[in-house]
Amino acid sequence: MSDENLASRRDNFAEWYNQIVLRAELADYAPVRGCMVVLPYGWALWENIQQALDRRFKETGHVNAAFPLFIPMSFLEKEKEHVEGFSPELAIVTIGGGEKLEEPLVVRPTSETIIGYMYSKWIKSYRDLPVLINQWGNVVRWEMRTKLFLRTLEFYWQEGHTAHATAEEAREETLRMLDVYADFAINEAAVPVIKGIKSESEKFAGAVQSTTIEAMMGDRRALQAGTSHFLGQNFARAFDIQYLDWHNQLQYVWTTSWGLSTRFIGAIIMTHGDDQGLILPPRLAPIQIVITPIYKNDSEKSAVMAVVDRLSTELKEAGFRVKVDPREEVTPGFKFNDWEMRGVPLRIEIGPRDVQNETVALARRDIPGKTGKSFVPQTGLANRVGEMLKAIQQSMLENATAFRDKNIHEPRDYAELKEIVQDGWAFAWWCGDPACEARVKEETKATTRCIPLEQPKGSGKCIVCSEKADQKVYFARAY
RNA sequence: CGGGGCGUAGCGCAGACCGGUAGCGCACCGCGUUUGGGACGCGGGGGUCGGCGGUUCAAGUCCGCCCGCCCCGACCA
Repeated sequence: MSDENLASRRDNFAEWYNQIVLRAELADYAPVRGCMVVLPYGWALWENIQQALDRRFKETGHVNAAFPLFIPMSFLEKEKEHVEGFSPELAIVTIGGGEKLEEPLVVRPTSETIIGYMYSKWIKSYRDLPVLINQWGNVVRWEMRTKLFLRTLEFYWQEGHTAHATAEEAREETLRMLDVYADFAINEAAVPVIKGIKSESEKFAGAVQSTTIEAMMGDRRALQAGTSHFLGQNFARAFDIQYLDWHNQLQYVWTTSWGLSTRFIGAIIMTHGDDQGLILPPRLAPIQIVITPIYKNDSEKSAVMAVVDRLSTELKEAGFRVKVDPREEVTPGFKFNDWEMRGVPLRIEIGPRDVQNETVALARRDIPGKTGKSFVPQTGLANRVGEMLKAIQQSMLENATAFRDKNIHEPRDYAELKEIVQDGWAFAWWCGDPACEARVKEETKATTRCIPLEQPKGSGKCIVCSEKADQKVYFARAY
């Protein structure tokens, strides 16, 4: 079964994606090029993502704060690689209140600099460390080519910024937060990500080492779904963040930063959606269960609605996010399609037959058509739907993982790598030479996605130059 | 910034080649019949045709300039 009006996922993935975002009412185009409005349904999804992450941040000892949107231009210039990386995409304010500003203000593209400045004021002693602050906010990057959620001029995200006394501690923090992201992606969003290290050419501007969670989208392209950076002392030196250690020696701190954005909504759409529309993982879905009453006259209506009200109350009290769709101006069939487009994981249909039999119809979004439909007793419904939502969540992760693994191949030679990355990921030995990486990019548009943390034993020959290689890496075309 | 496409009602489009005072589908409003997989009938409301200028008795249509958006490439979470 598929939506006759929706572009096909297989034939035109890009168009399919755009239509889902608009029709499921996640977002809409704004009047400014490259900007979007996040609609209530999309924002509700983001709020659930925020909660799932924020809980994990708090559990790992972090606190939230808010730093300014405007950053003095000179701050950006203090870290060489950072300014080189970001200057092409800065939005800069030169006039305020009708007056030309003494110093232009940058609309933050990320906040390492202004936070570094503040940390230098706050951190004086080893007793002040570590500083573990996160902020939820928005940033602006003037991208050439934009796409709803994946790359917009303004986007919403969280950015964590931490300062530590030792390199080891900062490196641990970097990996701790990468684990938090991976745990969130896998267990909340059912997006099976791969944790790894970015190559030199792909790392964050100003980082010593960038780590990433990489996900495979439904068109087999890769998406960087979250990053965690070890910044070494680069920003500490640029902003003079120094403390006195326990030997009364002045030391620079070691910092990290890590971020995950509304882009992740794009990852969810492109991982799970089908030709019928969006499919949301139960743990993040703004509406987990939609109840569709079915009746054809007033007497049926009152009988049906009595059951609908009773069961929806029962389910809400059991902690589920439930919506009843009482619209009378559209038919049940229309509603089925409508909620399937919006990706609601579970639908409950209640009609005269169910009133009679004391049953309800359950329809799983992840299993389309009649196969996913079952009639179950009204008694014990909360337990049953709870189990079913868990099963849906698990099945979504299994399907996405199977799809990913099916589309990762190990090329025997360079020619095979070239073929594989046209429509999948290649997992291959790489000597680490940027020239080999650049050649692959030049000839195939595929980049190194990450050097996975989990490495096979032993060593091999670089897939490009045949020199000795001691690490395997994923090559793929990316968003 | 290069290549392509498009701008006409809220959305999707026709009308343009061949100039004559704007139409279709969906959505919306009203009434009635419908309702277990995208209902139907009848009646209705809604448009400075992206903007500016030019040609003409007359411009959605022809000419010029500008603006915007989407898609494809180089850059990126």
